[in-house]
Amino acid sequence: MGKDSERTEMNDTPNGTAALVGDQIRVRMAPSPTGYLHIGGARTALFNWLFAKHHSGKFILRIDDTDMARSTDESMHEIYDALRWLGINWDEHYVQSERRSIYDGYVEKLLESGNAYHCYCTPEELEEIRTQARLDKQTRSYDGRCQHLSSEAVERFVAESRKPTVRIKMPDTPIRIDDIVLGSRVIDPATLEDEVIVRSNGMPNYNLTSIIDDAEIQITHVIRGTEHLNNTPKQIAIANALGLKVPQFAHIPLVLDSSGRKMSKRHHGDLVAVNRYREQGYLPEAMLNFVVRLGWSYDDKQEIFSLDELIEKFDIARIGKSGSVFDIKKLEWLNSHYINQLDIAARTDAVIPFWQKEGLLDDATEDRDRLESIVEAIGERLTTLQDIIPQTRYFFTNPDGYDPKAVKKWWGNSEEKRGKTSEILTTVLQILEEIPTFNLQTIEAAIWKYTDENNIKRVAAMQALRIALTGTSFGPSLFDIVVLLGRNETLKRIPKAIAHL
RNA sequence: GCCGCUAUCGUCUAGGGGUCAGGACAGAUGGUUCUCAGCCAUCAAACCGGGGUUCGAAUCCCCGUAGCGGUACCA
Repeated sequence: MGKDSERTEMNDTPNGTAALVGDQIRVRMAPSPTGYLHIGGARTALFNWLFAKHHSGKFILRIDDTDMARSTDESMHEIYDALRWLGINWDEHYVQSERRSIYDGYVEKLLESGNAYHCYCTPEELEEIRTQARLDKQTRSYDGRCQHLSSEAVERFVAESRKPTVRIKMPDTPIRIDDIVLGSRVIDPATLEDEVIVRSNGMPNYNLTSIIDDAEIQITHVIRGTEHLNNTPKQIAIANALGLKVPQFAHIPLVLDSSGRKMSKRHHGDLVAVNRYREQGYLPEAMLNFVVRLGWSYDDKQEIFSLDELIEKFDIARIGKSGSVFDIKKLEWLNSHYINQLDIAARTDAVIPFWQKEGLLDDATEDRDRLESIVEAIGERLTTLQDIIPQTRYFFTNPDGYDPKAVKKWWGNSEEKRGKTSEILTTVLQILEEIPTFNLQTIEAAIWKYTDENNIKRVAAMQALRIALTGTSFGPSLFDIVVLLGRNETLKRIPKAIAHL
């Protein structure tokens, strides 16, 4: 995707000049750049992308940045970055703030045809109208009062230098929505109010720009979260008033937290940020596989899907209607699966940045073979790449302490037991000092000869030694550790542990 | 308040007029190993409630209930 996205970032994709497309499927993802890409956004992007890929259509990225106050460039680039990391590439790219004149033209049309009108109500007045409507148990709050303003009233407002908004006049006939996921329904126009489509500062609003662009860019299917369900009739009304073609809609259920609420930046912070998972050492394959199964399934057996399989098997009709809870345990399972899928070389590559970030590895000076051996020794013990740190720290630095729980259990908490442990470690030290060839086989043979002949439980000796060497009670085969540490380092660490006893 | 959406194990889901309601994650137990992880085996765990329709309802219909979403000059 490299080249394409370079162009994209430089913004030289011609805006508003989409080529003619016939009946090719065209979908879009339209994030507003007000923060990082979040889990739900990633899933929306993926569903759109898969739908496009499955049908050999186009996936379009559109930045909905009409809220100038909240949109930032930084956020826009974070979204590009996260999408790229996931491997979701786009065929076309648009930025709404650069398309202002297009929207202005349509607003002009709406005003001329009488389908929209100026509203001079102040935010305070609107607030009042709202509370009153609520008190009266009304379905709508704004009553369309500015539609019939006398010219004197308008003059007065202008004299007060009130800047009007533009409102769309809602139709009085029912609006039908045929939703691919939710089915068909008819919306009673009495529930629709005349929405603001242009702010008093002249900037058009989401409901206007979104549906205009969908038509302009020739989007065939709008796949988005159900939080937009209530916007759909409004957008259809705008499109109808403008004579624009309406895309097909598919509203996908929300991603929920463990208590069943919508996952949002506001309430969950960076727990929903795709980047956070990247930084913690989740693989894009795992994220994709995880997120696609939230609300979608292929059959009753398959959980693991490669991207190619997903493209082949994705079927929008199989998206469920109810929200799905984000379960980190499932993500972790998938992530460890994909990590284990990596061969040792690739896994080592993946893990090196984490060692470096932790300061355990300076640069590439470290012996590559040793790094790979370490990774190999760790085996299937990584849930995230980040786990490489607690799992391997002792290979790079002296243990800076001994895990108290482990010490209590395996070194013992009585004078007598500690003495015994000390004895064992001293003997092991001696064995390792004197062993002629220092390798896995010789060490294993020598230590087991010692434990078995002296009636010492293997586990007791091994765990005592493990703690001495690593500070912890878990990890790979101890003989692997000893060999990887090397004779010198091993012989240095054992006396330290004995002294600590 | 109003408008709307949804409802199968704790979670993701399969199924969808007659099934022992299936799988996966998580959980529990046992086995294996120097520990942990893993692996193997086993276990536990669900059709929101009430009415219809029907020989038969988790499945179709209605009514509740609950949860969620929206209710901005945000998207």
